[in-house]
Amino acid sequence: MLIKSRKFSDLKDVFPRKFSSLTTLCPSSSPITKSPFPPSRDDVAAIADLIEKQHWSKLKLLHVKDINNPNELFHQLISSNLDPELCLRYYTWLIANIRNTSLSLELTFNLLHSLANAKKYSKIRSFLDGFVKKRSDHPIHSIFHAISLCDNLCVNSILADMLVLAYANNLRLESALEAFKRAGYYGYKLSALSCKPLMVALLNEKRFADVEFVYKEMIRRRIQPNVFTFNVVINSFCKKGKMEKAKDVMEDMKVYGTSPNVVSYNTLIDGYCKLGGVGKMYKADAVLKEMVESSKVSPNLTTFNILIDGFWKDGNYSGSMKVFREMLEQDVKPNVVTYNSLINGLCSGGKVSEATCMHDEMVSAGVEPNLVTYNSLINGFCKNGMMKEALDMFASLKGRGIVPTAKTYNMLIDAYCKSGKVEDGFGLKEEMEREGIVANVETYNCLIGGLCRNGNIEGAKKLFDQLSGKGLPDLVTYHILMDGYCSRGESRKAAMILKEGISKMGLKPRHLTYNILMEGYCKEGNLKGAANVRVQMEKERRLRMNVASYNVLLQGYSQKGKMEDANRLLNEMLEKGLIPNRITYEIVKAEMVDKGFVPDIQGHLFNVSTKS
DNA sequence: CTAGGGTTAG
Repeated sequence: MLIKSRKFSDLKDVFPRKFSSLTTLCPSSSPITKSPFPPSRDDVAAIADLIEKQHWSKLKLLHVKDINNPNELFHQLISSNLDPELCLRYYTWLIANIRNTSLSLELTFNLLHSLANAKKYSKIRSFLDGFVKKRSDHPIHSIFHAISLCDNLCVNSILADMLVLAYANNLRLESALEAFKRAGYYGYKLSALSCKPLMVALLNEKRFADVEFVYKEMIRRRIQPNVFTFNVVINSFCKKGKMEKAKDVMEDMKVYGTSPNVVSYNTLIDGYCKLGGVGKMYKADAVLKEMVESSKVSPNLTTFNILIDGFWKDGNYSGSMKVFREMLEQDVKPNVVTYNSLINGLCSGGKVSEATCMHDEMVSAGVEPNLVTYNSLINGFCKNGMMKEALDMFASLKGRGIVPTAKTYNMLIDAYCKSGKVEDGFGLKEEMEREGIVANVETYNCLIGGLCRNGNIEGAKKLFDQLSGKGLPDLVTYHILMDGYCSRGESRKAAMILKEGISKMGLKPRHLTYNILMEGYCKEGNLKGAANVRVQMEKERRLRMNVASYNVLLQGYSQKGKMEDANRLLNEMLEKGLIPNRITYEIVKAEMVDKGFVPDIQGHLFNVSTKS
């Protein structure tokens, strides 16, 4: 089918010269002469023949010597009922082999229209994929204009749909969204096939509002969503913590003739598990009940894994075990994720030996431990002062051919440093580098912290200076080093280092940064110094005093017996509406209440939470 | 389309 293109309406003006005879196409039989255009029907056929037989060298010669406007020739080829696949092959060859060839958007989409008419959809898909990868300089509106030059709405919709898909697959989200919008303006109907990858890509970038926009547009434009698209939208709302909206989508599904499946329910249950606050597991449980009883959807391995992880993270390990037993009863086989969650729960609860048992249990159940398993166990051992066990686990990980990561090493290095064995920490760092694993800023932070704790601030500073050369130190590095100086009574030095970091590294200090300094000055009894830090923090960085900052100053003033100042600070903090925490109360109680400076006002003033 | 882990400062 021929596609009308305005640009080529008057070909006579474009091709002033006459094309030569067929013989020019065959360099072996006669020498090539500069040939005029346009090509005759026979010439086009001859070129088509060359393309079909893949006589690329002859074509190349022709292009170099005779053809000075590939756009025009290409237009002729497309218009000559030549098989669109051959045109595509020629197009691809042309772009790759003839220097400075750029075929116009109009021609490009002319070709795609022919391909679409021939229903060569997979060819279009891969073409567009390459198109958005390489030729990224075309504005979307031009592309849509090129699409619109054909008046077959159905074909245009297919092209627009595949374009959106190509952008989404290549994570060019702005372009994908713009194409999605323009398709709407042009009245092209997209499909769930391209909307789903678009929403998935948006969700991966946490662009929840955009996911919602696409979803609403789909409904408005009457693009029929399927279970998968609905599930992505549900997931998006869940990840944003908007559980009510997620449930609304579950209802939408029913309106559109689909029902929630096990993935929909799992997503919703996981949403509740990851929600903060009390009673979330109760809600997760309620969804489970609804799923099983009302919707007759059976929980699967993922359902159980979500719940097991949810319960221990809610501080309810026995809840996890209950779910675990339940899944065994229902003959759902636990996998490595199941065991890793259980092991993690045990490790974080300090029950390291039980975690080891669970590891043995998983092995005897025929489930292979993976890096996650080992890292959890190693971390558990490290945090509980069981260095030997941690190293044993590390050895068996390597023995099984699992490649540790920098984080695996960092846990061990940190454990060494925290137990005063900084040298061993450095030894491990060398080992990791020998194995080709790059020591990262966290590695150095552990080591610098270890040196500071060992009183080797000079060594720490030296290592820090090496990092500065590489632009590696981050805010945490500064905190560690500053803390090191402060605890030696050298808060001024710490302040100097911070100042340098701000000006040379573009460091962005936070409350903690200044709190470290204020605490340092307070401990030196230099309340003026501490007050200056506060001024600096509020003026230069526009950070307002938070509860932690007040706690530092309260401690400093009250310990120096400056009770009036301490009292003033306390009132100031309360007037600002800041809610004192447990640490505040402990300071006030020990320094002010017990010494008779203020009455014990815990009852009505302090909202003392059990967490710090 | 849904599930798991790990490092530094606090």
